[in-house]
Amino acid sequence: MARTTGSDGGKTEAAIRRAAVKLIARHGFEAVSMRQLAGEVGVQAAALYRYFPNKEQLLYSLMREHMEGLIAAWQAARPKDGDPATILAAFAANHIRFHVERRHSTQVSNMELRSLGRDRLSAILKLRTAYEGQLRQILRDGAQCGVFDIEDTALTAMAIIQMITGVIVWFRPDDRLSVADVSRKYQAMTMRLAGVTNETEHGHV
Amino acid sequence: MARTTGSDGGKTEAAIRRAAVKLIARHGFEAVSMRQLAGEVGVQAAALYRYFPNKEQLLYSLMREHMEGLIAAWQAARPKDGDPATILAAFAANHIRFHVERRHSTQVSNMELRSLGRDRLSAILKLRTAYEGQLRQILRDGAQCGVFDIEDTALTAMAIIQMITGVIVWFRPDDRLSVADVSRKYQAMTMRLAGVTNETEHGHV
DNA sequence: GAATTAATTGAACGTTTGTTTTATTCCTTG
DNA sequence: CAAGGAATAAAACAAACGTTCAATTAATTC
Repeated sequence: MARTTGSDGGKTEAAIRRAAVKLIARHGFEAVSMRQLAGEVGVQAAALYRYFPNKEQLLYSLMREHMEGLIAAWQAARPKDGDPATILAAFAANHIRFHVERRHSTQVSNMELRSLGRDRLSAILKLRTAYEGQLRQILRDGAQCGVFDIEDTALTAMAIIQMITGVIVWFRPDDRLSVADVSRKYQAMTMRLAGVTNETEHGHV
Repeated sequence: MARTTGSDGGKTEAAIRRAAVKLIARHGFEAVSMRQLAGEVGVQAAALYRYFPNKEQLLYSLMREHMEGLIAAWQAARPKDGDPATILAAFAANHIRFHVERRHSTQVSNMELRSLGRDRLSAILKLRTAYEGQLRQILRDGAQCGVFDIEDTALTAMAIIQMITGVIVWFRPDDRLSVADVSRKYQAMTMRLAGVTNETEHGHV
């Protein structure tokens, strides 16, 4: 009827996040009820409201965590120096690794934006735009110094992002391909889109 | 209280389809209620059940229409003969035009698959696989006769499809770019992914 | 112009939804 | 071992959900 033995706020919140990402990725945000989520966590629905004020803020929190993690991962992985081709290869490698490792939360962040209210939506989009801006800058740098051959920088950036994010749609580890295999092949295709002349040498991250 | 003047089953069904695609694309399948849809059509919710036995079959019908239209469009647009590079350019052009023209129904078909039941899901996936198989075959043909330079055919096919489908995420006509501009640039990037040596000449569809 | 069919309404069904409130128990600190 | 805050359960709320049914009117057929 009340607090259960061994209950701990920190663990419960983490369990809620984990279960929410998994359920929302599978069924979609609107299709997952608070009771269903609570059941997955092993708790009553009312307990969820101790950690998140409502359903939408829970979604927002998951997305924010994902986007901030992605940006932080890139800041940590970005080579301090190196030519644009090397940096671009690192960008692709980091992006693929991050998204393959967090397939569920990627799906949530990419597909459930429409369930956010106006302000929260634009907050997430701001993070996304900042991340995409990193790629655009790399492409501009490389085009300027002649390492890349690019007709339209903004368009090529979108094409690359969509291509390398799309890996989570079909790829399942333990397939005929390992994560490293896929990452290497996608890096090579990224180089092609950037118009890198010397295809060898770069990356292998 | 009953049948309204000028009512016509054919027109009503078309209006339901149109409104459903629009609303589902914007809010997601689960978030759209039958009453909301009926309101958009200008009809009572009960009237919807004259045309579709339930909500899920309505979704299935929309997706099926989309996928069959896509396959039919490609069969009509496919060049009777020509080298693989020309055929590939035509594939990309057709895909982009079709998806840009039907942004809403593309969004529905790509994002709402999880709301389908087992059998209906696999029916749609079968159509999708058939369509993707067309692209894989083009890539195989071109690789075999030396027009393309491709490391992994299946993976390249997925990359191309995701790249050119992704156009609907960001592209809005009447932007700085026309549909023809975008189509041409995406065709060129498709050629790069296929490893076409002679970049000029092909396509301009 | 009567009989029949097609199209739609309005009300109702039982569930389920997100959320709030109140009470109860565990855990920690002194 | 007492006190107080943290964590949860249980019950309740109105609103909204997908769907069904009987009644009613418009169009079509004979």
